[in-house]
Amino acid sequence: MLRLSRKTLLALEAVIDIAFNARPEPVQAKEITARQGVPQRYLEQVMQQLVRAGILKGVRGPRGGYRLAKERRRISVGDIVRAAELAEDESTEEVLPKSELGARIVTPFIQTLQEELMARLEAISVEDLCQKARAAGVTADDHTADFTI
Amino acid sequence: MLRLSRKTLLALEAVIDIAFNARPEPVQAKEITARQGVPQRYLEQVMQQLVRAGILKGVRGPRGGYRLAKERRRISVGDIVRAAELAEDESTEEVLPKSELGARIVTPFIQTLQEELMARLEAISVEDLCQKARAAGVTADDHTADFTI
DNA sequence: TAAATATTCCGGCAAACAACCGGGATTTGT
DNA sequence: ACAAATCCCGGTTGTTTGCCGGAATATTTA
Repeated sequence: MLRLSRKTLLALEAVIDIAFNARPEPVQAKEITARQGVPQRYLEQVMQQLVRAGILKGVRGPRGGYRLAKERRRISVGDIVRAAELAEDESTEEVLPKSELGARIVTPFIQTLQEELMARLEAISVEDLCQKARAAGVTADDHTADFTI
Repeated sequence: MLRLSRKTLLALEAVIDIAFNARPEPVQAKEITARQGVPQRYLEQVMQQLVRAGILKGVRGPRGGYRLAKERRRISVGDIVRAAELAEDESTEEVLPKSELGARIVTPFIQTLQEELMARLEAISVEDLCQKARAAGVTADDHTADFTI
């Protein structure tokens, strides 16, 4: 019932990737596709949505790429999920049930659940996830390591 | 992000409808489609899944219909949701990310969320929702009332 | 016993959606 | 000027969702 689309997954991985592998220079979409193993043409669309949502900041031209638009701790998982699913369910006309039971009981119930979930997502920041990654011993993928034996 | 399919919504409404408008005789699919305003051919499929999941019990023949297979308090919302979404995501191979960040951080995180949500759904019974309906002043749709002026 | 009435089982189909690709336009560093 | 990156926009493909119809089965009733 908690179905995150591939796009949302991508958005999450991308932002965390950028946050975790942050350097002075911005991170390019190419690097992310290499690390995450996803079609880059699709990734770009997701990145675009994240930029428009004010989560990432795109840097054009050679040596360009993406960096976080604000501090890690100020970006919540909820922000990312909302940004990723914005294009999907816009113009999604809610099929509201006509029955009294549906309209006054199950719909509000679902609504409440949704709000609880969202609150849960807002409470977790990218910084939290990065710390968890560091604690789990995930290594930052410094691409200069590619030139060592 | 919490996307309940129309089928799941239908399943919820149907079970609560049956529980709330329970009489000695079973409730027919026809009545539910009338109250909920949904295509009955589609409703039947959902009912079928609920029967196979052991939530409803189908009674064939004239004067047939559906009734709950167990007590209201022993049927949780989680049971219903799981039954409705069973056919959907069977054979849905999880697209697991190849990156370390994806596999060790975001996937477990999502998993945890899912489990929390499910636990939340398991904790709420059909009886709870019926009580809420009664408290909200929802009237049981006794169809014998159709013959009064 | 026959007919009527309900669920049950089966296959299929069309619209909607998710995932993805391609052609450029735009910005920017060298 | 050129190359490298993001940005923008539209189209395509495959899967899923919602829904329909025919027929089989069980059960009540006349």
